[in-house]
Amino acid sequence: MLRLRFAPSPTGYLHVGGARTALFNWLLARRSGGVFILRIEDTDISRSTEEAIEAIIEDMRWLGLDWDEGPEVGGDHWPYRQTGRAALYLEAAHGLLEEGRAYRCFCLPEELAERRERAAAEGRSPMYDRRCRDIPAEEAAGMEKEGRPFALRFLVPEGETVVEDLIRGDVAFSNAEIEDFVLLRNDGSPTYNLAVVVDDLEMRVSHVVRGDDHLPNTPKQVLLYRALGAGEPAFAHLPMIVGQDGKPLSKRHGDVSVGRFREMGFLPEAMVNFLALLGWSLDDSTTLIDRETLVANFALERVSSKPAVWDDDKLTWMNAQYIMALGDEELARVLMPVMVGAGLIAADDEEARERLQRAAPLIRERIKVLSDAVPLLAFLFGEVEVVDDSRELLRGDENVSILRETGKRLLELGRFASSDIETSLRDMADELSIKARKAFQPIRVAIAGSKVSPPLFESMEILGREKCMQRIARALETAREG
RNA sequence: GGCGCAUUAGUCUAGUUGGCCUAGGACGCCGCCCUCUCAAGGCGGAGAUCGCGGGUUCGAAUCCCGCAUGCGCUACCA
Repeated sequence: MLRLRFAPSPTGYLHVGGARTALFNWLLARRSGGVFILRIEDTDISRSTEEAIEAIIEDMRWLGLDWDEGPEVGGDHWPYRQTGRAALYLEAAHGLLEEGRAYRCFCLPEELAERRERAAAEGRSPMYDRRCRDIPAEEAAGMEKEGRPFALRFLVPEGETVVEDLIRGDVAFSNAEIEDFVLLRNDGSPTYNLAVVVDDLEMRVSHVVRGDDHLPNTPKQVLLYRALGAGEPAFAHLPMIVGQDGKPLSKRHGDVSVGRFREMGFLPEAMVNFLALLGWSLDDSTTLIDRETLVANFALERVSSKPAVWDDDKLTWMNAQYIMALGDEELARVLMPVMVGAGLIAADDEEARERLQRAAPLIRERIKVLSDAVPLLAFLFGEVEVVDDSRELLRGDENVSILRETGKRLLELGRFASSDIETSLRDMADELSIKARKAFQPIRVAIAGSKVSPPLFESMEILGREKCMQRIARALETAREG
C-alpha cells in the first residue's frame, strides 16, 4: 500500500508550486488506492502561523485534494504537525548519540557564521570543520553538565551515497561533500532533516514526492534513515516551476497563491488540470484532462525532469474551456458569489438570482474567468452608464430615428420575448434600409451602455420591457443634449 | 568556490529501449468563414538547422565527452 504525504510549512499561503506537489502526491495515492497524508511542517516556530495552516487547508479543500490522515481528519500517527512530536525526534537523536553516530557540538551559531564567512573569503570550503567531534565523551558530558549549550550533529560516514530517484534515476553524492549537519539545535528543537526522516519513518511513508530543491538534501536523509536502522522510502523529485523568464516563480511573476486564483474566478477543475500538466503529460496530444482521467492515468514515469514553466495564457484559456463545459445551473451557481462580491446582487435577492440564471448562458462563451462576468452583466443588475466612446452612437439623425422607432416597436410588441424582439427590429432595419449590424449598435449602447455586450435580444428579454423603454428614452435624452 | 539538476518554435510541451521525426499536440499570433457587438466555433497559415562543439554509429533531438547558460543546494530555514 502506497503512503504519500504533502508536508507544507505554514509560513504563508499555499502557492501554486506547493499545490502542484500536493496534487501529484494525491494523484499517486488515489491512483494506487493508497493513503494521502497531510502533515504540517512547523519546526520553524517563529515563522509558522495558525492562519497559514487554515489557509492551506482551505485551498487544498477547494482544489478537491482530500487527505486520509492529517489535521481535521485524524489518523494513527497523530499529531500530524511537528510541534507535538518533539519526543519522537529527541528519542531518535539520543539513540544516534549513544551509538556514536552523532556528537555534541558546542560551537555557537555566531562563531560558525563567522568561520563560514572567513572560509568563503579565503576560498576555502565553508563546511563545518568537525572540531567538536573529537572531544572525548566524558569531557563532552561534563560540559553538558556545566550547562553549556550544544547542538547535536550527525556524523557523516565516509563513502558515497546514491539517491535512487524515480524521475531522475540514480544521483550519486560523495559523502565528503556533506558536512556533519545539525540534528538538534542548541535549544533542543529538531531541524528539518531530522524531523522529516523521523516523521516519514513513523508515518510509514512509502514515497517521498517533493520539489527538486530538496534533491541535494536527500543524501543526508538517506544517511539518516540508514543510521536509524531503517530502509529509506522511494524518492521522486519534481522539477521546479519557473516563470517565463526561467526564474523560480515568485510574486514578481504576478499571482502565485492558489487563493488569488480562486478569488479571480478560476475553477478548481481547471487549476487541477493545469497543475497536472506542469511537468507531466498524458500523451503527445491531450491537453484537457478531467480529474477521473488524471487519477486513472497519472504516473511518475511520465513526469519530466526539466523545469515546468508557468503559462498564464494557457491557464486562462483552459479555465475558459472548463467554464464552457458548465451547465446553465452550475454556471449560475458559481457566478452568484462573484456577483454578490461585486455588489451587483444582494445575497438574498431571489429575483436577481433568477435573472442571473437566465443571463448566465449568454456569457458562458464570453468569459475566461468568473470575474469577467461582472462588467458584462452589470447592465442587467443596475443602472447603466454609457461609456464615453460609445456616446457617439446615440447621436446623429439616423441613430435617433432608430432609437425612436425601436421604442415604438417595443411598446407595440405583444410578447416581450427575444425572438419577437429580433423579428420586429430586423423588420425595422429593413424598412429603414439600414444593415442589421449598423442598426443594432445604437440600441445596444442604449440598453447595455456599451458597444460590447451579451446578445442583444436575449438581454432585452431578461431586462424586461419597462427597463428597456426607460433606457431607450434615456438614450434619446442624451442624444438631444448633444 | 564545491556539489547537483536542466537546456526542443514567442510560450507550454510530446518524443520511455537511437531509425515510423521530412520533429506531433496545445497556447498565443496572422488570414478567411460564420455573425446583432464581443466571444465561441470551423478552415487555413507563419513559426524549431532539437543551447554550442566534438565523438560513437550505416543512422542521434534521443548515447558519450567538453563548453556555455540557467536554476537549486551548500544554514542551529524548510
